[in-house]
Amino acid sequence: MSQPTTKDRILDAAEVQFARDGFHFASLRSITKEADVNLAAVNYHFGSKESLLEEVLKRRLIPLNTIRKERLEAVRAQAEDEGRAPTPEAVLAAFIEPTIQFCCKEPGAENFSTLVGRAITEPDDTIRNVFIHHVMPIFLFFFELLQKSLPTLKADTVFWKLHFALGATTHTMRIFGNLELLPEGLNRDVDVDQLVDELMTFVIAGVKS
Amino acid sequence: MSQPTTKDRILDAAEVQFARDGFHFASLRSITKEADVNLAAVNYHFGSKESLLEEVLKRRLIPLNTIRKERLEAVRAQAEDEGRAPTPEAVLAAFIEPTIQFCCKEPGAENFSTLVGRAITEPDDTIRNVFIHHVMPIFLFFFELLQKSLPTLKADTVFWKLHFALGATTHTMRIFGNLELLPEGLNRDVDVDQLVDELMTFVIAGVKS
DNA sequence: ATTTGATTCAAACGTTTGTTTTAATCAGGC
DNA sequence: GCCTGATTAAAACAAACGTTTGAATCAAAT
Repeated sequence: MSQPTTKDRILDAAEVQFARDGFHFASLRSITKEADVNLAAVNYHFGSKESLLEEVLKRRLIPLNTIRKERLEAVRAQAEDEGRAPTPEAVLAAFIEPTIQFCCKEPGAENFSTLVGRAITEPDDTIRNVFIHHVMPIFLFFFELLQKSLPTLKADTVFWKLHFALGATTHTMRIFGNLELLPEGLNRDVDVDQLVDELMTFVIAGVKS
Repeated sequence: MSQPTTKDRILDAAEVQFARDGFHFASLRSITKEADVNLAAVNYHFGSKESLLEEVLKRRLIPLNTIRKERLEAVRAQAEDEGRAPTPEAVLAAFIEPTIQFCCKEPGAENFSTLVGRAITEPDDTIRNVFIHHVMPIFLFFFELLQKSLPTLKADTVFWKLHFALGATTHTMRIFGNLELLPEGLNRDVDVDQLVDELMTFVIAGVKS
């Protein structure tokens, strides 16, 4: 097979270093050195450092959102076919399961969870705007379905429960990507599927509480 | 009353700008201008920009940890007096309630939640080390008590449940500090005490699940 | 073989940053 | 009034950054 293109080599190196060092610490000099391309290649192919980050995020976000949307849509369709509201279990699973599995299992996407976990709190407008632009539509779809699955609750209550669940999810992804923080005596070989199960049990109980 | 000292004016301005713009975007020139002190005052009083951040974090973290430690210790002592294990409700409340209330109610601490929420994911070693150094002991105490309150569960399970709860908590603090992200039609005047109640109900149900 | 357009390269540019320096200023004790 | 140590002030420093430039190189089509 042929050598990856310059663009792809830059994207790969940038993803690793943005995740490891943060957007502002990861210099173009360091990224292009690791990618073994010329410094000017970033501005030639992407225009700017910020556009590069945008492409790094989009390369993972778009496929992930496709999966999440398909699963949410399937939950909506099946409930409609059976003439009932979707269950909170199905709605939560449709969003959370692919989120964690994508980040932990997709080859090369290990760093993506770190990147996403950080993008939410990022003060930089460019980063947050990319994130909001790509995540907000799927978030609203998620919110809408969860409201239907919990018809007795006020929208505000559902909103906060949803964020409690999202917070647990994203925080778990960050810890999973930083297992050196584990106290002694704990199992370092964490099984992703089992972790997802435990997380799902937790948030389902919380949402129904 | 007298004008705050140079050191305090720097700390106040730095806290605001570190939270608003992030550690690397907030320049010493901007901070010292807002504090109305000379640029060199930071290096004179604190030694470096990183040491300044350390002092900004410590100024809030130390009182907060004192409160959390007192409440956890009270839970431990009462359970021991009554010859029983502490309840998960009491343990979770002892940690989470002061955390949120401190950030939302302490005058001048509004920005602290943003700062803390970001410090967890910060790639910069200095920032993370300050945070880990000050938070790890109280975290381990929290972990130890929660294990006692859930004697039938494995340590690994308790650890992850604890992090699910912490993730929900810190994420809530971030959203609370960024209410402009709320979808339309939702109540923007969020009552902190009620939010803490809903969060506590959520994580207690999750931890017991 | 030549031309053409896209890509790569080395070098430099202009800006901003945290930090350091050196002198000026201030407050308190003798 | 003078001395002393602490603080403030203005200016300069050195390093790092993202970006731009213009020439060199390459691949494909004519």
